[in-house]
Amino acid sequence: MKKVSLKDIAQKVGVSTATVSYVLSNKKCRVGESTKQKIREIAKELNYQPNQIAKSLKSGKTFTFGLIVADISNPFFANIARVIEDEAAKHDYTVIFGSSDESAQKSWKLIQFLQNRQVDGFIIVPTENSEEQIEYLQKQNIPFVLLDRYFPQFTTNNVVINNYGAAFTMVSKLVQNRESNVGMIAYKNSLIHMKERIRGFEEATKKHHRFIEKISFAAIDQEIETAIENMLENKVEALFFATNTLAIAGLKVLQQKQIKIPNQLKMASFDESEAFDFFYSPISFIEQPIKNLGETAISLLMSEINSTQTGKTTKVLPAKCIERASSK
Amino acid sequence: MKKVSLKDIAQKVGVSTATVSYVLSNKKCRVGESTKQKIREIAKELNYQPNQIAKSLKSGKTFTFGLIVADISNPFFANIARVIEDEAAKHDYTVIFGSSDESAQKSWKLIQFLQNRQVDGFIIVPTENSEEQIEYLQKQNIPFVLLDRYFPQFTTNNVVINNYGAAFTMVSKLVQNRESNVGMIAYKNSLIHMKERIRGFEEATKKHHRFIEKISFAAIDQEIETAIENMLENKVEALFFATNTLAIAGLKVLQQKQIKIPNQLKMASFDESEAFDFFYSPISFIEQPIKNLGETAISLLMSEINSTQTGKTTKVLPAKCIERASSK
DNA sequence: CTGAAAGCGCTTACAG
DNA sequence: CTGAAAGCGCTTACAG
Repeated sequence: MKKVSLKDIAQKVGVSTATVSYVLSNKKCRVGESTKQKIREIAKELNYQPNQIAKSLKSGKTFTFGLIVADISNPFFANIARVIEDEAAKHDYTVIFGSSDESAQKSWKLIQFLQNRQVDGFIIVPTENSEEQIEYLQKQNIPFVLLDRYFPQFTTNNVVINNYGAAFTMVSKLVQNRESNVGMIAYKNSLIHMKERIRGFEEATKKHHRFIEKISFAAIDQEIETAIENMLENKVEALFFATNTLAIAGLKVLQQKQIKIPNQLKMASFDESEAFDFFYSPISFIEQPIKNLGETAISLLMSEINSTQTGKTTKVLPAKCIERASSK
Repeated sequence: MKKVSLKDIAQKVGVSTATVSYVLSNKKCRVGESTKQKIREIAKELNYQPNQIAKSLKSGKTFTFGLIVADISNPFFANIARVIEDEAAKHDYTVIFGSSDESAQKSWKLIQFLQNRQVDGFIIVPTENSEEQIEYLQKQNIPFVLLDRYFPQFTTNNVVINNYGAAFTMVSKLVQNRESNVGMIAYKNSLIHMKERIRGFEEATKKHHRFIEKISFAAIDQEIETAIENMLENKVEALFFATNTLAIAGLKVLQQKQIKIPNQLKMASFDESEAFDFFYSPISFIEQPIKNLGETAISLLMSEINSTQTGKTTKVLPAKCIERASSK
């Protein structure tokens, strides 16, 4: 069954494709009512589906966004993706996604891939060392919004949270009983969001003995064990994890080593995880406003695309500290 | 900065767009070496990016798949999506995704949306009452693969697991100590995967007093509490959850009611969840072969698209029961 | 009120 | 070895 095109309808009705196009796209009514009726009827009968590709070629718009996240299988990004999907749909946009695995190279490839597919705009969780990609997009005048992280040296649309503030507040609460040795496990990553989380930790632990371990994203499982062991050796009494992935990996090691939380070690994490609720000692975490993040990103992107804004905007959303009373 | 097209290169080099097209797409070398060189050089210099939309219009291929899952923010589907993304990329395909929320109506809308965008094929986790959508795709001759569930009355490409077998094995283990009252919490859903899970449960509990509660997907939080209360009232000693989402929701209620697992109630679940590892009593679950599911789906879809297979294939993959020794 | 024609950016069969 | 031309399925300015 071949796809039916405007031409098929035009032939059947006995008018030009132009007329059909006008009617079906509801342009100013330059067409007689009876012709209109007939065209609509036949279109329905043949189950006409406009070819969006042809439309796109003509209009230069694809009504498609490219979404580049670090890893779609990470719950944080999967949840963001869901919000973005729903918001995009409200504007009749579809979303093509890709995972960068925090690799600038993969991110480059994705951007080119998606650009060739003529996406109307990007929402990007940028990786380390992807500055030239951002400059490229700027030069190409392609609308985009950076999410979760950004590069302070560039003027771009950014949607982020107050990483410093959230980390500071959470860690302050974590160490309020004045544990003397405190630790943080972070990613080996120079991006602003990580730096800010670390800065928040440091600011909140000025009077403590601090230990910071940095793990590389590509080798979490191998490196986290050593990191935890170092923490234990240093008699760390309170431990802050920079992301949920790190916290989960860390918890597994701690569990294996039969460290009692919070008796032997207090802990808190950035980002949430379903697992935190079910741990024998509920774990405090920083809740990111995922819905708000996604909505804001799409809203910025839409105004960029429709040129309803001039200049770029950075939105900093608040994050919430969810404190859990440790049972026992 | 306008996008550069074949024409721009052609003009700059002083040849026709046809020649440029031939060179850049590496067609049989009908072009002189020196011209070739020059064209490649200029293309690079101008950073030529082929317009995939124009290519698609000509070729009728978009190198894009449509992926329709129940909910991309559900870890099971997010993980599947990741595998599918990677596999698709190996064939130079991109993935557009959409979430149906188990609603046939949303699924319809997504299919039309994606069809208009001329996706080359679909991977679909079908919803209840979506039979006509499947028939529609068949009639349109659009390549597609059903994932996770399927309709036995249709001859389609299906990639599923042995739901009956996995449920039977797991429940058999769960009730081996001959608890007399056993329960299952499932979705109110007539799809084959759910039926098969229930059938597995029933087959394994022939000699028990059985209680089955069915929850509607759209109102889990409201209905799960009553369901659990009914189970407790019926003095159920072992409880099987049909999915991880149900298990997590159920666990929350059980925790709230301070029911001790497994002392007061033994439990097991279909699908995994990070939370299961961290619960004070590690929870047994059925692990789906997610990587294999995604790979198989793409592989089937690719052979359908390339017409390297005639007829349709149903792949049934094995699932694994992960048993956890309950710590006390 | 309606049609013929050009054009979006490619590819490719055809002609030279 | 290379160019002119048609065509993929639309839209829209132009002409009648």
